[in-house]
Amino acid sequence: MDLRQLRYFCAVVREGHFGRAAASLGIAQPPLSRQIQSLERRLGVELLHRTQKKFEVTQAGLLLYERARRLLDGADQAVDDVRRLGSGETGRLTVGFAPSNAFTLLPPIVARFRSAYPDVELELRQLTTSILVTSLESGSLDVALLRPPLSSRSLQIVTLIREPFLALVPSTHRLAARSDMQLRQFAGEPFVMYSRVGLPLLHARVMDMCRRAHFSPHIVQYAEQIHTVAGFVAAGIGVAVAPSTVTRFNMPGLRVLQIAENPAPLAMAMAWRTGTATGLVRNFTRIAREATSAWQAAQRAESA
Amino acid sequence: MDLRQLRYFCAVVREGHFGRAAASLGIAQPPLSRQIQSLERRLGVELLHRTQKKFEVTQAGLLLYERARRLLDGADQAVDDVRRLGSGETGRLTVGFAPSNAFTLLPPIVARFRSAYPDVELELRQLTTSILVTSLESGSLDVALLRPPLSSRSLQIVTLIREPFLALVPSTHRLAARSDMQLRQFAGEPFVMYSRVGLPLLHARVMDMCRRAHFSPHIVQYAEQIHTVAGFVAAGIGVAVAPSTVTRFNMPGLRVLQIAENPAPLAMAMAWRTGTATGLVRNFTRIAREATSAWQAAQRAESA
DNA sequence: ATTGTCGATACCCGAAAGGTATTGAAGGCC
DNA sequence: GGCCTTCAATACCTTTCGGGTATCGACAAT
Repeated sequence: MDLRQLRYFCAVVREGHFGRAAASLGIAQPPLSRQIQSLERRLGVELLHRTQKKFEVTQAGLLLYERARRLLDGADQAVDDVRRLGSGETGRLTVGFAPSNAFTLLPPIVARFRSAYPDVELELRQLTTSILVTSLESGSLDVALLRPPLSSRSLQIVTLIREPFLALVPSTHRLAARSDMQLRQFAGEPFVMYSRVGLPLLHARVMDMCRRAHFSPHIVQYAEQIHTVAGFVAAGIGVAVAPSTVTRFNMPGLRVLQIAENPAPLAMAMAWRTGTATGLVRNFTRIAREATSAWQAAQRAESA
Repeated sequence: MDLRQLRYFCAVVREGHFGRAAASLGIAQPPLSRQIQSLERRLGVELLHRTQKKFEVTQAGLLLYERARRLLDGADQAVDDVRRLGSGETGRLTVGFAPSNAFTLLPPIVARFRSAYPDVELELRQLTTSILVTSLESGSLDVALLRPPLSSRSLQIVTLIREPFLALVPSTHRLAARSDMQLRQFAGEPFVMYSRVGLPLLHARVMDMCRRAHFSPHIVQYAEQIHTVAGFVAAGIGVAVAPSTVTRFNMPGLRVLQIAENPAPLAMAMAWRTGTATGLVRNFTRIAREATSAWQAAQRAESA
């Protein structure tokens, strides 16, 4: 069976006239006549009963017309659906994210993606970074938001955002009037530190910074969340180091200083399996980049 | 959309291997590769993700595979159904018949047709000859069993059976010992005649025969059915003229004689609209001819 | 390192689809 | 009733496209 011939035949039946049908198909009349004849020969059935100059559709022709229309519609529908699935306008996308994103980058990204691709089923899973990586590699996740560094040859990584680390002191602190400081000036100071289990990456990064500055922080308080750390500092319990997100909190009693050593910023990245050229992932990563830019712009506008 | 490409694509997915798929399709591998590429280009979607030497079917490819299989099955089914309808193996056939057939030719024809074409919906309508003709012409009947003559340019007529007319006399009649007679010997004889309203054609035919033999029959009795006429003659009520079917009755007291004038036999014919080349009608007329021959053979065997 | 396997590419050929010009037949118009 | 129009079919040509053979390039197994 050839769909072209079915399309031609349907046009002839619909128009009731070879000339008009040919015009509507954008071809000349003779080839149309020939295609219909060929179709009849192949089926071995008279579809149009030619009765001097005019023709009438036979019973078999009518049956074929019905079936052909359904087939053509089905084919169009199939093409459309496959195109949409291929281009990532539809389908199912499983996104993993580290807990640190749950209240920051994830919401704007998801919101933007949902409005851009309402027909995509988006499944979100909050997981730890190590599980995110293995899930990506095994294919149970399509894309993930996590903190670098991560070493996997099979994954593609794009950094979305880099937050410089800042020093936090109470406004009553001796450094409160300055705009920057050296990290080693925190040696011996009462230090508010991130929980090793709740925020392992921040804990490790800050501990590492202190080590590089040749001191071990005098920890007086642990906290489970970044804004809790900021709160403790504002309350005068001690000093701390935090990613620049803290400037959003605008807490009274809190002073924020640049760190002269300029430690490597805290990055947030997006990862997916290399070779996953599926439109869904392509679209998601694009949207994520857009949403991140927009979110950063909004942040800047807010703090200004 | 091109069904050929869908068929090729399904083969590749099914076999999981271009070479084997090509073999199963009866083509070489290179054109198959090209057709798949062309399909992907047309859809703008990666259906098979080529990963060094091997490939895996993408989500879009899987969706297309499902849809394509349904489309191909649908197309095959449509072709089959149209072929069957066109060849008259299926469909609906409306057959009209004159009352005189109801108990003679019609049953064997219908029985034979039903067993040969069990999927054809057969609609039977008993009508008068004039209504049969107009119904055929208007298209509300596909084919009819009726008595000639009938004059219609648009109808095709085939005579199925010709029954010679015979003379009937009681076994006590002066002619009973003879094997033939001249119709005018019935002049003045008490005559059993067919009802003008119940059997108009037989009435007309016999009256005409008498007129041609230059006498007007002395009618003493009318009858509504052929076998009633035979019964009346057997009972000694009078003489009669009847089609040769009467020999089937084998009535005691009834003698059957050839008519020397050899009047035109009583024919039964089959008619359909010229140009109705539909397989249904073709098949029905063929079956009708076959059934008639078989029926006649059976008749001869019975009377012998 | 070598060979075999698999899909892709290059190039050629024949079939088939589309176009133009024309025919033949039927229907409409005066 | 003759003439013109209309419509599908036919004849013939051109171009496109599907299929075939030979070969490549890359990976895998030995």
